[in-house]
Parts: sequence; structure tokens; C-alpha cells
Amino acid sequence: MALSDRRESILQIVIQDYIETATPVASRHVVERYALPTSAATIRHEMRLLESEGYLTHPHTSAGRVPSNRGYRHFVQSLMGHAELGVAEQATVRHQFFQAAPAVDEWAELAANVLARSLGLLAVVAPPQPQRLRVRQLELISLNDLLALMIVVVQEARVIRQLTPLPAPCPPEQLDAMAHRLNSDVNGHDADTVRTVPAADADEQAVLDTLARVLDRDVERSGAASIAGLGGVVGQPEFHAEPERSLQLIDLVDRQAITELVPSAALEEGGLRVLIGEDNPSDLLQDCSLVVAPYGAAYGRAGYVAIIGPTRMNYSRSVAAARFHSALLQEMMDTVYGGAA
Amino acid sequence: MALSDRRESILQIVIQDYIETATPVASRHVVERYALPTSAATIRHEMRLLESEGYLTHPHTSAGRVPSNRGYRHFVQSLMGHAELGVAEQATVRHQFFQAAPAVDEWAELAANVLARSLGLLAVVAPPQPQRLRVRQLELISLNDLLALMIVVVQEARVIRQLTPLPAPCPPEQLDAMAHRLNSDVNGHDADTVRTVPAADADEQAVLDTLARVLDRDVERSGAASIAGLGGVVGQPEFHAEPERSLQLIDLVDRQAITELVPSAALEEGGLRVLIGEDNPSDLLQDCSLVVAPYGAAYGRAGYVAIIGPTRMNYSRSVAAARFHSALLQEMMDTVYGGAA
DNA sequence: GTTGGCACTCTCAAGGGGAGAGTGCCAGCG
DNA sequence: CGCTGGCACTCTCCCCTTGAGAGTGCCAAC
Repeated sequence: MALSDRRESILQIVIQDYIETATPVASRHVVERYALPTSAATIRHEMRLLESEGYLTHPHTSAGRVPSNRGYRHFVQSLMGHAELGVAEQATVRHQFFQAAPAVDEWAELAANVLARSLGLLAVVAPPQPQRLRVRQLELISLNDLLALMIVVVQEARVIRQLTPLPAPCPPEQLDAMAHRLNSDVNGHDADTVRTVPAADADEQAVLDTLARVLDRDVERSGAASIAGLGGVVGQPEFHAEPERSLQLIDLVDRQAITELVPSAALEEGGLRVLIGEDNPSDLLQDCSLVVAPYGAAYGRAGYVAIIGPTRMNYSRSVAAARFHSALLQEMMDTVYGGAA
Repeated sequence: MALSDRRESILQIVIQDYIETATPVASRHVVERYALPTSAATIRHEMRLLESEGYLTHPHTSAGRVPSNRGYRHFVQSLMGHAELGVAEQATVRHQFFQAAPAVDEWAELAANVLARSLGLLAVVAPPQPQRLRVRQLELISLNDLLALMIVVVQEARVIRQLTPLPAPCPPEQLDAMAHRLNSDVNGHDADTVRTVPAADADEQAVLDTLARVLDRDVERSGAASIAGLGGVVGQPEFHAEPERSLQLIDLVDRQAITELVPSAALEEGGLRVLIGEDNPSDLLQDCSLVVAPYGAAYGRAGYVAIIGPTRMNYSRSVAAARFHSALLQEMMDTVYGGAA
């Protein structure tokens, strides 16, 4: 059932006003603030119809109207329009990415911080999770005769740094030569193949063992998402009323476990999604919405950029920002690590 | 004025009980729970004296006693004793440190996480802040003909990773040779000296420029402290009563600005310090205590391990943990990066 | 010095209006 | 037929009061 033009624009006004003020919007308030050519009673009448169609609700008899989840959904689909980040903002963010350490987890952290700051909401950015890591380049740097710093650049857009104790003393030049020698053996290979590479001596064996171990280990670790913007979201009025929920959220962030809140189903379909209110699997996000944009599916299980905020969030900005950052992450991975694996 | 033995042990009981229960402790409660051979009235009398001497307070007439800041201070100095972390715990933590990426900021992050988890309090770990960074080893890894990944190991226990666009195409072997060549020129030098190194071609110039820039830039960045354990501390009852304070704290953590709360004065003197209640410069930490242990002064302005929690925290465990972690950080820096600069 | 008793004080939770805000509905008007 | 002003109605929110409960302070007796 289509909404009449006037009813639709009233819905839009109510939603935008509520997004801004966070207080139920009254009929009189609408007429006064937006200088409508009708009376409050008329607005009341329309609101009543909008409510009977499920787009608005009523906290209680004598309160103004509040958008329902259905209302928000309609807003996101039809009313909100399509926004883009400003060109200047895009440029500065892009610059920051090139200044950061060129590894996908660093980019994810940067993205989370930038998003959180610019939106004032909770941002969760997870790198793609590969099934396995393949060596692209191995470097060994001598710290002292018995301790080497191993640097492994892997095709999956990561740079691993790991201490490697050497069983036999090994001067810098020799270590350098070893790295050179090993590179041709390990290049393009994953942990399992690295384990089959024969070692010339005890030090080489130690290096290969460590290499295989870190390749396996970092597959596990790579799921760690970056989180930022907790302050912005728990400062929102919807959390003021229920401190326990804030605490749960804080705890989740603290334990790096918000990942649980982002349903993997949202990622499988690809493309940006907006989950509103009860769309969310977790009770914690009952009055919250989630904007998720996946990226990097070619590198393993897709990573994502997620924005979490009250249902009352600025969808237009959030969607634009999530879209931009996911595309940027994809682009960084592709240009720096040369396309999909 | 010295306290009588009995009065002192009553003070100890009150403090330990309050640390555990977070509720004002009543005279009757003390006699019953600790099976004292005296009556409640006697305890009341002693408590009254302890209060007149400033060791205890009274939220209101009909409440039990609560330790005052002076009481806590006396407890920390004389009553608490000296604890050490368990051997098993020390070993697992040490193992984790060797598995982490060997850079001081990674160790700081790990320390913050471990501390927060094991104490349930807010942990802030800042790396030392050097005046300048000096190259220890430079590596260049070819990502493609026009893009190199620069890895700089610096003497100040950091590994810098930076993308470097190359003006002229440069195949991997050539890049490798360049790194080799440059190493002898830049080893042991800081940004200013790097800028005076002559370049053979445009690519070399680009590398040197980037190198000098990141050496300068990372001096700034190196102040970034790692923070963990927000959930543990805002979950404490002292924060329940005043949600605004929690929000302020969350915001500070979110903006990575708690660093402001750790007074630099505490570091200059060296050695572990415990700041209780109004010792703290910030109003935010009015009912909070801060345990600070500096380390790595040889690498620049000292870094620190800080524990922040309610004045009601477990001082013995906190002090032991802060001491252990600061010593471990110092040890990691020294063994891996070979002593002071 | 220690103890039991008792009056006193203060907090905390529950209950009870009164003011305020907004709606729902209706009758009248263009 | 849709729009409007008016009015009764409902619900929240805040303040106040009240009573129960907890713990102390003090005193007189041991």
C-alpha cells in the first residue's frame, strides 16, 4: 500500500526530527517547527493513520510519535536518498591510509577510528579471514648472534613480525644469505608446504619451524576486529536509561567480542546491508541498527566495516561512510598486495 | 603518632572488608565475621578513635565505616605486605611476550590486555618516548615495480612499516641491492643525518625521503598508550552511582586521552608509586587510585605501566602486577634491542 | 577497659497527589 | 469532504511524605 505524498513527507519529518532530538515528536511541534500550512489536528490525524499502518509508535498515550522499526526501514529504502562523503574528506582519509603501516589489520584499525570519530558511533572493522597464509617475502634481521627478527610479508595483506631464537650463533651476513636462500623455497607457500622444505642446518630449521608456526597462528589471530567509538554510542540517550545495557556493551568491546553481534549471514550475501532493531540477532542491540559493508571476499572469509548505533542514527551518513571505507579497504589490499590470491 | 596494635588490626580488617564488599563496614559485622574476642561496642569505640585520627570516615550517621584516603595510604605503606605474582603466571605472560611482534608498542598493548584481564581494572601502558629514532636496519621489499614496503628496525625497540612509492620502476633484485647499499649509510643515524645522505638516483632519493619522514613522524606517534579493561572499572559500584563520570572516563579512553591522567611528575622520580584519591591531579579520579611503574628511561622519556581502579582496589595484587610488567617490558627491550642506546 | 542497652539519626524504598504534555474525538466550518 | 479549534482524557514525571531498617553514640554498670 503506497503512502500519500503528504503522509510520506510527514513520516520523513517525524523521523528526521526524532533522529535529531531523540524525543518523541508531537503534532504541534511539527507544525510549528516546519511551518506546515495545516493545523496540528490534521497532522495528528495523519500520524494516527501512519501509526495504524505500522510506521510510527507511541511510547504512551500522552507522548509524541516515535518511528517504528518499519518506519525506519521505509525511511532507509525510500526516503533517505543517496549521499556520498565529501571530496575533501575522502582525500584526507585516503592520505591517512597511505601513511599507515601497510597491513590489513592496521588499515582496519585506522578505518574504525576514523569512522567512529566522524560519525560519533561505534565502528567495528574486521579484516578478511583467510583459510591460510602464503608467504610472499621472508626477511631475517639480526638482532644479535642468537636472536633474529623475522619479517614475513604474506599475500593476504599482512606483515608478520616474530622473534626467532637461533640455536647456533649466526652473524648478520650469514642470516641475510639464509633469508635469500630460503625465499625461493617458501615463496608462495603456506604453513603445510613450508614444513616440507628441507633445512641445511639447525638455524635454518629453527627459522622454518618458526615460520610455519606463525603462519598457522596468524590465521587464528587475523579474525581480531578493531573497535572504536564506544564513547559516542554509550553517550546516546537510549543507553542512559538502561545502564546495564551500556555495561554489557562496554564489556563486549573490552573483551573484543562485539564480533558476535555482526551476523555472518549479513556478509554472505555481499553488498551493504542495514539491519534495524529486531533484525539484529542480539537482544543487546534491540533499539540499535547495524550498517554492514563487506569487503575483501577474495582473500578468504570476507571482512567487514560495521557501524553500530541507535536506530535513531543518521543512516545517510553512516551508509555513505561504511560504503566508502569498505571500498577503500578493498582498494588498499588490491593495490598494495596485487589483487586477489 | 603510632597506632596501637589492636587499632591497627581493626583498621586492616575494615579496609580489607571494604575492598571486598564495597559496602561500609559495621561494628557488628566485624565482630561476627572475624570472630573477634570483643564486643561490637568496643569495636565502635576503636573505630571512633580511628576516625578522629583520620583513617576512617562515615558516609552518614547510620552507616558503617569506610576507609579514608589516609587510611588507604597507611594500608599501602605499612599493612599490606609485599606480594609477587605466581611463578606459573609469570611464565605464561613471559611466553606471550615472546610470541608477540617484537616492538615496544605491541608489548605495551599485550601488557595492558593481560593486566586488565588479570586485575579487572583499567590498565594503561605507555611505551617510552624517545627524542629521536635511530635506524638499526633498513629493509625494502618489493610489492610491485612502483611500490616498495619499507621496514625500519630502530634502536628504540620499534619496527616501522611504511609504503614507499617509487618514481621510477625498480625490480626486486635492484631494490634489494639498494637496501644493502643504503644500510651502511643510514645505520645508527637519525632523521636529520639521514637527510644528509646523498642519493644515487630518484628511487633512492624517494626511499631516503620517506625514511627521514617516518623517523620523525614515529617520534610523535610513539607516545600512544595502550589501554584495556574499561569494562572492569566502570562495572565497579563506585561508578554505578555517577554515570556522568563513567561517560567521561569512557570518552577519555575512546579518545586515547587517559594519558592525561597519569601525572608526569610520578615518572620523573622513578620507581613505583601509588597515588590515592586526591593525590590524583584529575577530578575524574576522585575515588580512584593509580599505581604507576615507570620503565625504559634509558630509551627516552620513560614509559610506564599504570593501573587505575577505585581506591577500593586490591593494592597488593596491583602493585605486584605493575612491578612485574614494567620489569618485563624493560627486560624485553634490553634483550631484544640490546641495551640502552 | 569492656559490655549491654537504648535513643537518635539517616538512608532507602514505596506510595500518593499535582502539574504538564499530547493525544483522541467531535462538532462546526469552508 | 477534508480541515480546524476545543475539550476531556490519559499517562508520565517529579516532589513530598512516611515507615522500616540499619548503625551509631553514649551511658551506666561490670
